[in-house]
Amino acid sequence: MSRTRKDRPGPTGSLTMADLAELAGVSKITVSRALADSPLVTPETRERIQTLARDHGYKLNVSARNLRLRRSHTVAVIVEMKPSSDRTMLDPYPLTLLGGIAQELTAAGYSVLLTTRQGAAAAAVQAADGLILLGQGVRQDAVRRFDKLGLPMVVWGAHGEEDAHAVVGSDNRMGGRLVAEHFLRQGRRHPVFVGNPSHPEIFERLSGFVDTLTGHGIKPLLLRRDEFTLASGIDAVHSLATRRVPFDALFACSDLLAMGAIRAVQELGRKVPDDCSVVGYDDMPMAAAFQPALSSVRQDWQAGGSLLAQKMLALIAGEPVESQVLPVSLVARAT
Amino acid sequence: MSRTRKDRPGPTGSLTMADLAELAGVSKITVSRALADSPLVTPETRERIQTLARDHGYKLNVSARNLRLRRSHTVAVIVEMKPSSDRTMLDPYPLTLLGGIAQELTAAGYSVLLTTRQGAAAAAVQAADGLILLGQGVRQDAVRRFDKLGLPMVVWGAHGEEDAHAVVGSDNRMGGRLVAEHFLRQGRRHPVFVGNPSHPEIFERLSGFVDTLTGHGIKPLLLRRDEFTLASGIDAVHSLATRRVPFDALFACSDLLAMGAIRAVQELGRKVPDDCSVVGYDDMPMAAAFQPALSSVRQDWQAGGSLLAQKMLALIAGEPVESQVLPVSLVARAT
DNA sequence: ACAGCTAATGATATCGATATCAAGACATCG
DNA sequence: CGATGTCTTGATATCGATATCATTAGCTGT
Repeated sequence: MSRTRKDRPGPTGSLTMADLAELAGVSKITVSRALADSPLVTPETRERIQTLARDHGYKLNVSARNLRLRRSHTVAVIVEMKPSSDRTMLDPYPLTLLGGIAQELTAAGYSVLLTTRQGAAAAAVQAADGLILLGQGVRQDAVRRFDKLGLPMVVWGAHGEEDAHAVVGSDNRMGGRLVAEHFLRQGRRHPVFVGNPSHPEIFERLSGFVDTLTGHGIKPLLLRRDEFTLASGIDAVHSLATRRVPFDALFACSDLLAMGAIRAVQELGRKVPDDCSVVGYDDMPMAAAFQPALSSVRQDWQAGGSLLAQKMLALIAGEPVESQVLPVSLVARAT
Repeated sequence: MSRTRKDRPGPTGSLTMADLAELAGVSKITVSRALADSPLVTPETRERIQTLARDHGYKLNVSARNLRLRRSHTVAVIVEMKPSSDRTMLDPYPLTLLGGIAQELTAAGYSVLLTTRQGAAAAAVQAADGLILLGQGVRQDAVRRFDKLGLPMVVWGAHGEEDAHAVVGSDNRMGGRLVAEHFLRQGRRHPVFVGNPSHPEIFERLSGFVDTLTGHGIKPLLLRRDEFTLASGIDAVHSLATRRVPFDALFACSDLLAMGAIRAVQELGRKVPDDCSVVGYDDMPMAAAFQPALSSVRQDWQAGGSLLAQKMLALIAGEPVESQVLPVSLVARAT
């Protein structure tokens, strides 16, 4: 009872409902009802108890409530994060996705528990009411791992043949196709794809790109780059130049890569887009202000985040949920 | 007992320790110890129970454990998010800060609970072991509000005279001063500050900027812009032009603003940096690839996030913690 | 005046895990 | 051989909130 408070003086209030009940001269269940605005309790005692709670700085013990109610009003978001390199988590774009999720979920009164795949922290995930997975992992390993928890789950990524779960993602194949058609319209003959196709989503872009081009008798080159940085884009073009590979069109799977590539092309004394067309991906805000204005495939991360959250809420509510592909669009600018 | 499982068939495993105990023919406390790798239990029974748990897909009830242990191994991160505009939370940079926090905390086995100030979700914050506040809010209201919870707390933002809590933030005043000195060296006479000084951090930049310039007999102009976008930067310069205000140097408090401003200045037929110098803030990756290469004040969001997390862990461990100011640097490029 | 009803409150059990203290089995030692 | 000690396991209480069922007080209707 009050001994508890004496033993562990706690910052301000280690008050429990039992303590409040004693103070108010009622039973703890009445306190519980009063604080929950239950109509079962007289308005005047309700008011009295609520005032008492405020004055004494009473704090609900959320763990206890969650235990009793068997729910946490919390959704876990698991981001991909390689053990060695911590780059992925810090990339701005997955974080934007997270922003959309957080906005939607908090609006619905849910909290977002942010974790990675590694470590002991993953244990906390089990407390969540649902799981949102950002990135499927190599060969769906991440999906399978968390599947065993038996929680409602929604995944961001590429759509597979037979997904056990609702998957939300952009239409990456279409993204590749749009760029291919763009290059075809311009009459380009030696297109190059720059990026890392071991990510399922990027692989989709690549295959949409390649399929469309080969359908027109053109065989694009794949230039594999793991990093999505300016430097990597510059390096990619240098590599083409030193190998004396002919190229007149570049499809980079991020805007930063594209911008780096453009700078490198210009340094070689060639003109963009006259000598070489370049298209990026994501259409980040400054793509429009880049000189020359960067063409890019736009995918709406924030809408994706909202959608993921909405589907999760539906799943928690017991409603059926289906996978969904978000359209992308090519924003053709100068390059 | 097993009735429980029958009543609520639960996805896969609503197994409790009591159920496992029955299966293994031991008591539940033994199960608890076995799963915790306690040396109090025979290696062979430990192994037996762990295998059993795996096979039956046993899942620890985190709420129950948290209740008993009076800790959650969770840190709440509260981001500023205005009721009307939800822009702030979705900006990539605060999210990068979050990335740094998450990386550090998950490495230490803690989870990150992401919430906003609004709504019922804020209740869940009470379950956390500590609080990280991103942004102090207008006149410290956010700080005061969460202060009452009596949890360990660290705040990101501007440093006040008498902070009750540890505050971590960039040296915004120095940021302003560095830009002012840069302009002074170039002999600029009509500098303009573009941004929204009602954010405490931006107010600091402004005052560092103004103080330094007035110390040299130059009175800068404040051009208030609430949005941090390209369009807003363009609009700001248009506004200067139509009002026929003379200006030969712009200090924009975000890189996007700066880039927009540069484009607008160029459209007016004036040259950057010859006719007008421009400095941005944050030094985003593509600042270097912008044409002309953008000068910018660099602040290390990710390091800030790590630092916040480290201080939080120290606080939770009961160690004293002090406020800290992170240095910023001016990256002078073409503009 | 008394059965029958509603309104307000309370007693108790429960959610699932763990700390504390107790107890049984077995070995060692004087 | 009995006493003491170690090793392993168990019974019980506890964390704080809430669901369920019971209870009391006050009221109405005939």
